[in-house]
Amino acid sequence: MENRSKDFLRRVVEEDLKAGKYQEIVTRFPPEPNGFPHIGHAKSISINFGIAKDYQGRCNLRMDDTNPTTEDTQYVEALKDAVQWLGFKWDKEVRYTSDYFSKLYEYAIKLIKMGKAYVDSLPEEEMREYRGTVTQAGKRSKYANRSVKENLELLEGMKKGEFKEGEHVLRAKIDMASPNMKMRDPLLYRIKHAHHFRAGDEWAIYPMYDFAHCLSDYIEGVTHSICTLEFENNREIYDWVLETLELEPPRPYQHEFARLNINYTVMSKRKLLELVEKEVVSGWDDPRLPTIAGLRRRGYTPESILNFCEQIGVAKANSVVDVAQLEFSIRDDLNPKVPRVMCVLDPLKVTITNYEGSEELDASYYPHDVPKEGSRKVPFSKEIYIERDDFMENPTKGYFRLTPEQPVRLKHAYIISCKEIIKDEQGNVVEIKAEYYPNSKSGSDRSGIKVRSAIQWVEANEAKEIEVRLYDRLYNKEIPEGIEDINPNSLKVVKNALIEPAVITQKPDIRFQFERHGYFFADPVEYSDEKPIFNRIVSLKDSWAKKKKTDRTKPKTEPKKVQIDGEVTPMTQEEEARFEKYTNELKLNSEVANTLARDKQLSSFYEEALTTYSNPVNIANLVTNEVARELKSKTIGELKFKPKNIANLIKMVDDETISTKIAKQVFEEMSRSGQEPQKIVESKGLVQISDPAVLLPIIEEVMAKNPDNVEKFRAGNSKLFGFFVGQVLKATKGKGNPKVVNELIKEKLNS
RNA sequence: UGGGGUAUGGCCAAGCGGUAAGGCAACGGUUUUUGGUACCGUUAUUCGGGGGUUCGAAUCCCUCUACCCCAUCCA
Repeated sequence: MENRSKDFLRRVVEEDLKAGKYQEIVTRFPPEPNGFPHIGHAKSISINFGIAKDYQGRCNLRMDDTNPTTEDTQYVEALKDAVQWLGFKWDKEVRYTSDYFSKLYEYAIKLIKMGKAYVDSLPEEEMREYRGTVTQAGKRSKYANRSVKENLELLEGMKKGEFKEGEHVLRAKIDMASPNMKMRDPLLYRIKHAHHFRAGDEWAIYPMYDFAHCLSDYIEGVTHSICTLEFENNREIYDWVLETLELEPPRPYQHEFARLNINYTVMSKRKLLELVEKEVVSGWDDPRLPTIAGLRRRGYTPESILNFCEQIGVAKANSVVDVAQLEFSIRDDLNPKVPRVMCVLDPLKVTITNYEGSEELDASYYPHDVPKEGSRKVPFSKEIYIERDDFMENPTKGYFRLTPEQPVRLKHAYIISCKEIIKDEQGNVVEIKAEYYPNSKSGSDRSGIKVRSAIQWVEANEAKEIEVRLYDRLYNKEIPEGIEDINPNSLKVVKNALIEPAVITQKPDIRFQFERHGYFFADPVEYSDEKPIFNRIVSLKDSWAKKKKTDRTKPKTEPKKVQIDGEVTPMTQEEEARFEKYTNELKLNSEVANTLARDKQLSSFYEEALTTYSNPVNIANLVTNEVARELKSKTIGELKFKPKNIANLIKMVDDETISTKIAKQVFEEMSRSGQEPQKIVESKGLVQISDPAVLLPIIEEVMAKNPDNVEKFRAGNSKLFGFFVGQVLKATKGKGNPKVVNELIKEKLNS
């Protein structure tokens, strides 16, 4: 964690802290209690609680319960449970948006009094029409100019239930022509004669997300309101509400990240619900589902999920994470923790003809590389079962297990070799007659026999029967579309697997590694001593199975796709004239001339600069690059520097007082402070160093400090040239004349 | 089509003008009484495309392209 780079959210938090914007960081996890949480929620939980933890802040758990028709307490419980299971503690009590209904109502009244909200009575359909489209502006409802008094009375009536659903709504008065659809007078309240699972029947109106969320954040003192990308368009309302209400600072700000997607599964509430309702899965806790309940029943640990969330990172690009990453995180977590036991899923009887009686073998629960103590007794006799595919009559090349010619070690026991194969009428192998080597006992092997593999087994009479549920990915397709993409083999039930008795009688743990199979979990719901049931959490990595199946991954070198350039909008006459002048008279290259000509502000800035100092090309270059950047976020009036400053800056570059690198630095300072470039150079001592006598010792020092890189460079790694230039420039605080430095380094390095 | 976003290896993802981090996956090898683990090594002359600026560009400028989100009285 120490050296890991911070994600963009943490960077924002740190900057805000540094700027003294907040005393303490407060985040929140704000689900709507209308469904079961899934691993996507886990990501959000991990981010919100994780940030609070990292910066000694706090994180609230808030139920965003503003829609009484979809929400329910069972989901509240599931959500609370999920957070706790993942190991987080929310600050104080669980919060509910419904607790703020009265406060929210007060804010609505304030907005009406400010003339910023009105009761609209347009029928639903008409309201939609009035909203316009993405390309066409909407128009305001005629009800928008109701008096404050009338609005107040109407809202009160709505609240009291005097109107039918749909009759009126409260809307913010913002801008029906806004390019952001969300800002076209968004709804603040709607009438709903519904029973709320907490607020009861007190309210006949309920606040909308856009009104309730920002204010709930504010009420709770939240500083960083972190949500997913689809709310980017809502940020403008978030800010509008908080700003318009003129609330006392500090106030929260919204930041968005990309929601989690994983391949071969689905994450949307709608699709998850469909699976449950159509009984494709057994319920919300079906171990194949990416729900927290499902993952948990499957046997995933909270640690593994948290690690997974940390591994995948937080960013703003929509992405689909490979399930292999999730599988890795659970294997990685369980490997050093969990006891190894022997289980045979598909038994093949082996009779050891030269063994008489029985014995109990000592067997450690953990392999040599897991530093944990613990062992059990494993019964052994002449009748045992091994895995059917651990024997092959006609082995393929590279097969390490038992064959007529190849002996194999029974893990924790003896080496055996096959003496006879018994088959039924169909020719299926039903039993192996084998012989064991008495002096090959595990731990005291003096047989000198070399085996290529050790396999698991169980003693025939003592073994316990168990049910094993083998789970695989739910869908066949990486990005599944619907039920038609379901993997028909996502669940395989093995009714009569055999397991060594200690697992059932001693119960050393609830999670195990069934040796050479995978990690398994005693099903928390259906397991009983009479009928033990184990879920496969994840299989072991199996490079043998892979080698058999996939006939070498084909080298998938896709040819680079050719991109077709779209059309560029033609220049106006005025632009054309400027372009001509710039290319012909001032000798600018066409690219620079083009951008300058097309931008009225830039070109007038440029031409004014030319009146101070006439180097059309160099000034144009700086204006089209650096000045253009500043103009992206500011208007020309807001710029701290003037065209003549730019001209003077170029003059200093031209007479080699400063390098272009320094010029950029000076430019930045100029746009911050508005100082004259000469002053900046003077006060900061930025005059460039071109004297080889000064530069050479520095170069030698850099080379002396990086002898390996010098060697690599001389061996042909020419990329490192930039490294040396960079180091030298760093040592001179950027003041070295890069051209001279380049020359000198080239000389030194090649000598 | 207006607005808001996003593009770095097979999948995530750092990077903020000076040597293209890291994890997963894959592929070799060593160790191994798990074809597991661990360890070692290999895998981007290039950052969506094209131009420009610069001694030097994934990073700055211009432009094009692709994908995601927004027109629920859902959140």
